[in-house]
Amino acid sequence: MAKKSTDPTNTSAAAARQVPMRDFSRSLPMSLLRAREAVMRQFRPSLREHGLTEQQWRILRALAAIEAAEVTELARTAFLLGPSLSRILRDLEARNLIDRKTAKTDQRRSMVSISKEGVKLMAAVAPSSEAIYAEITQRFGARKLAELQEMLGELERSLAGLGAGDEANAEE
Amino acid sequence: MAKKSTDPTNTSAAAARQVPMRDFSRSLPMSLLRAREAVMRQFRPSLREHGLTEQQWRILRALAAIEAAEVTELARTAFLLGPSLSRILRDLEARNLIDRKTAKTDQRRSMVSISKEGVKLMAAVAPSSEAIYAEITQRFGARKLAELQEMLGELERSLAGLGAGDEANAEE
DNA sequence: GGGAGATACTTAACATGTTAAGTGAATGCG
DNA sequence: CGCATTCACTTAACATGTTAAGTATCTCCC
Repeated sequence: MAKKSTDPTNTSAAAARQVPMRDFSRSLPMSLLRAREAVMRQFRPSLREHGLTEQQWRILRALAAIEAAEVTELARTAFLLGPSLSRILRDLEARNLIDRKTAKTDQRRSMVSISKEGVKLMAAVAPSSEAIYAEITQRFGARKLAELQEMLGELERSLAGLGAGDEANAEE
Repeated sequence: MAKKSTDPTNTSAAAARQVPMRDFSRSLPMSLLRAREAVMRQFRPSLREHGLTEQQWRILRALAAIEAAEVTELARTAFLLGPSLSRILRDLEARNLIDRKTAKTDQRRSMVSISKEGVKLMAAVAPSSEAIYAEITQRFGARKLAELQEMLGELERSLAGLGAGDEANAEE
């Protein structure tokens, strides 16, 4: 019961490597996950004090920036899936942080906007949020931060339209 | 009902900016989230075909690498919180993909290891997983990928020990 | 050696991620 | 016009993230 036979991960595709598959803790998804967690860990306590989750905060910020939007558009902006957004909007509406009304021209669409209360809440949260972001920027370095963001954007673009399956709406 | 009063986000901390708080879609957390999603989107279909979620796959990989581990250690390696890991291990054990046994010296600890079936499953998934990783590496560029990972690691390190609250177990 | 406190997990409760199905309202087209 | 499709969401169902409690063991120290 010592070694578990020869590494099952030593496939033809991985044969060029010396270790049994990328050290795993150094895989790209893990690196991204850990980096993001390190960042979010800074923000969560502050948000929590104001009774907001990360996603709820994303939605409020998105709404504050675009004045009013359809649910689908908001999902794209806040990078949330429809079902998640649906649930969250229901809660935010119950808390009177947002307003909704169905569009006049198309009863299927509903227009969402931030409410007065929502604006007040944002005003209460924004200062510490900005302070935290500033601290992160200072620690990591503004220049490097910009570089990092650029690379992340490149990565995203380089993978766009891979494994999509439906190439219908590729470029418009 | 036009503009929502003056930007509530225009706080002293943010006063230096021209826009009402960083464009939001360009915030660091969003960049990291989107980049990671772009990457994971490539892997999920393949994992799904084998009946595995991303997290389950992380656990199997971690176990394959370290032979056997306590739950806490595994949580650290696979970067999962205890409760999530607890649930997933219960399921993986029910599917006979892992083995567990309580440690002899300490009844609180349980040692987890990958089972023969688990190894077989890994062998089945690894090829396509490696192929996808290779494709990503090629698209983005191996050199840039290494740079990106380095920066992500730096970011993580630069934020380590910020907002922890309990500095007791800092280095040791 | 016995009880307070620390440990290693597990459960619980609530929120979101993810995929599939459902619903009601527009659209296109014969 | 009428009806099959498409659309914009919402529900449902299951898995994980996140924080707080709970449970069984262990450790330490008097």
